[in-house]
Amino acid sequence: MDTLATEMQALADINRVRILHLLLLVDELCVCDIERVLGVPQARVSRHLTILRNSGWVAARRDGRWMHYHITDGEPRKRDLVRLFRTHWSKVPGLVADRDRLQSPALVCCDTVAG
Amino acid sequence: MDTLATEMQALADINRVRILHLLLLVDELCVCDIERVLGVPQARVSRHLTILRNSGWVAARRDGRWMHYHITDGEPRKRDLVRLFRTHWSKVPGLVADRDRLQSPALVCCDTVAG
DNA sequence: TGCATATATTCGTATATGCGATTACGTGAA
DNA sequence: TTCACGTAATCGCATATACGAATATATGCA
Repeated sequence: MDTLATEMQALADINRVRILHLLLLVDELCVCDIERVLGVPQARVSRHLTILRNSGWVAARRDGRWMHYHITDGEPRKRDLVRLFRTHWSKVPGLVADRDRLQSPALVCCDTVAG
Repeated sequence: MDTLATEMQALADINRVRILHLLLLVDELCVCDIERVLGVPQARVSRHLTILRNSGWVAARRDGRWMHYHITDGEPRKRDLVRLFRTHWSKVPGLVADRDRLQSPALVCCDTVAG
């Protein structure tokens, strides 16, 4: 039950919800992209990404100096749940604004592929 | 976005996850039933129910001295999400044990209808 | 090597959270 | 009214969490 508790606690912060929401929209994002979309300092983004990683929601891939984060696709149970959040969150104003900022051109520095 | 944050924070405690999980299995439960199934003192159950209520996940109905709690069926968006948790949580050992205790006869003091 | 960039971690602090213990509240019955 | 019962709220405390600021780490390039 500890795993479940950790998993749920990871969703208890709005920064992490926003990050997870962004990662539902594209295949992957680097820290600096998330930083710009959220308008939040780098250390904060990095810290929340670490929490999301330790709780199993996201995974990272290193590419030179960049870390690309993506939704964990390992456990189908968790993957299904996180996909369902997309619908649940699709109308929340703050998240819609994030989505707009993400999709506006000239923002992402790394190669991202629309989901 | 504050509403979303509150909503998600409410799921960040294992007591509340366990309670929500129980309420997904039956139409409604009173505090004393939850208390017995979880094996947790009354004040704690009541406090967590208040949090679940303030965040919109559950609602209550008074019946004499008893308060019957049930999943909020107002917002379809939220209702769908909470139903999907049932699948996500269905195999978690601690929750399975709760379910068994709930379904064992002679535990519930009030009238509950299987969902 | 030295430097710039991208990301991660540490530190100190303010606030939030969960808890047991206790008390208060609301209802029904005598 | 008085009592018992079910539930809710308060208090004090210990721990957890999020934060900015600063620093550390890692990689690529000159």
